[in-house]
Amino acid sequence: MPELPEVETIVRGLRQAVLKKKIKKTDVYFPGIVVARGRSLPALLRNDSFCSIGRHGKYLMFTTNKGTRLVVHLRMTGQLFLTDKVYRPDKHVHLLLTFGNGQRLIYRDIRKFGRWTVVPPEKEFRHYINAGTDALTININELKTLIKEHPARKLKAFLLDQLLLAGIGNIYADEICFALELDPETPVGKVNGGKLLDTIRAILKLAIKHKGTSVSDYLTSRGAKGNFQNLLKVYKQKFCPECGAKIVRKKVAGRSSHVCPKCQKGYKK
DNA sequence: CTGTTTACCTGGGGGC
DNA sequence: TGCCCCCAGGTAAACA
Repeated sequence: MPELPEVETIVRGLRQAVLKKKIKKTDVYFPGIVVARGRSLPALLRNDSFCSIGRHGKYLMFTTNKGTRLVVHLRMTGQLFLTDKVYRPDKHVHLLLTFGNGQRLIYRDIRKFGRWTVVPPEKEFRHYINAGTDALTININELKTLIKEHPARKLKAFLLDQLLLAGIGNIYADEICFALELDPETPVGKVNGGKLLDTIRAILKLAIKHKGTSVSDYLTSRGAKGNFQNLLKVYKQKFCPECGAKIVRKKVAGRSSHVCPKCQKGYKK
């Protein structure tokens, strides 16, 4: 499940490899993932090149030299990786860009939830992205304001709400709650804002350093697995690495959540 | 405001 | 081997 650290890892890899490279061909195998308001994505990209690749929350943002702009979201099972070898697309490959240097960018998505959306040039990217402030760039005043506006929200629901704070998904929400030593159902109004910000930053940065978490489908832009799954403390873990207690699974904010009943204050079934 | 449910999809795993 | 059912969890929309 690509969350902020996974998308950031992909963006960094793609920037190095495909910026300024001529796009020779775009093959769309499953048109359902492309939203282009009647325009043809292959025609828009043909002989153009990307001049910038960015990220906001879990969204990728591509801009070409001629001004075409794309917002890409990988949702649950989207993979975005490069290859310069002969590549035989399987049934889950929905889009393939071929660059002038022979490199290919492959979009593969088992569940077809992801989207490539062509957005108009009039407004800033943010206008077309349904998300609040990026979790890596939010400052303490902004975070404290959000907490003040939603004090009754459960900590985990707060972290997962993309309209408040963009980029955190189920894996990192559980890891952040564990690092804070708080049950995910703790009202966020009772959480220290400074501590919360430090913890969010520390976990996301550490995960980026380890190129993200591969628990199911996520791959880096080079098609490799990330490494942060080896450093997870509660998500899909059996025993607490701090105290050895059995990790409990419960539903919070509609998601399966992993909690150490001993280390996380306020734990309730 | 808060919360829950459903839909979108496919594959993997458990039970039998 | 195979069938049925549930589960995985990002987002939008419908609803209480």
